[in-house]
Amino acid sequence: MTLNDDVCQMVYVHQDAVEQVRKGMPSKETIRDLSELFKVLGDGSRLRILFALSVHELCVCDLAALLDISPSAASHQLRILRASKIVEYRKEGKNVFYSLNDGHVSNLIREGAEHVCEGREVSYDGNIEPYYG
Amino acid sequence: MTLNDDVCQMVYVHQDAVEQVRKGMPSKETIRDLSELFKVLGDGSRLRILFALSVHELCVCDLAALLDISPSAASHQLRILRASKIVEYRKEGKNVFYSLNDGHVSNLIREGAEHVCEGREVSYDGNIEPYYG
DNA sequence: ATAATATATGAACATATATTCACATATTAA
DNA sequence: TTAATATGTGAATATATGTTCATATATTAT
Repeated sequence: MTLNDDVCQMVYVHQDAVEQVRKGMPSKETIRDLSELFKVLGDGSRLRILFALSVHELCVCDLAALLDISPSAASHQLRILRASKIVEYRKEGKNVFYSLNDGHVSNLIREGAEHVCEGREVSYDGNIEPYYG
Repeated sequence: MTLNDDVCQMVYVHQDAVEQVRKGMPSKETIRDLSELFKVLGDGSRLRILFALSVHELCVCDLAALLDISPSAASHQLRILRASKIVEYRKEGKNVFYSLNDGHVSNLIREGAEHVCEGREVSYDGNIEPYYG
């Protein structure tokens, strides 16, 4: 298939740029995994869970109470975060304590927060030592 | 409202942790904006548009051809990216050229790509000089 | 054993989202 | 002007997603 075969007639104007871009494009797998990662981060409840866990490990019902959502809702979100390998957990009696898997996602969130908070007071205290399980 | 008032009875065990976490939680506005940012990044078509624009500015129909989507679909996604201030555009005759607004999002994507590509070959050549409009 | 508590799960519902299609707008050329 | 091209937009559809509810499982206490 050639580019712009039946869409744009002016392709020869931008063909060099398009070819340069084509070479730099990530694989389908990278796009798929990356969009899934951002999709997981693109939910307020999950983001708050991750901010919380970046400070201290917490059990499901503490998270539910902290975020003012039902334990069931928290569990559903934690399941998604587990499937994405973003959080890990340990069992202790009746409780299940969740924590961040590593610092990658924490960095992403902090960098994103800096972006959206530009020119605005940031209530998130980035000085707290990140917690990993 | 007190924490865990009718959900968990064992809250006193973890109350210190919960209180510590509460103080570090971002504001509602930060959570809302950040989740929206990640939501915008959580789509394969938009991610590919951003990867492409990080290499070179492109017009709508070049993007459509490159990504094998309709110009209409590309325009819809670009509208979302414009609304999020992630891309900007300049008009030149019948064409509208889009480019990245700044390096923040490019950094986010690169960092995310490194995360998902761990232990896998990365086809995206990060050495290409990023393009900003 | 039964009861109580913490967490997990499946179904159902409501909402959100991406794409397609048809059409509107804008710019240029003839 | 009209015709052609590039882009934008609104409606409609199909799919995806988050939450709630009911229920199941697991662990501890009695």
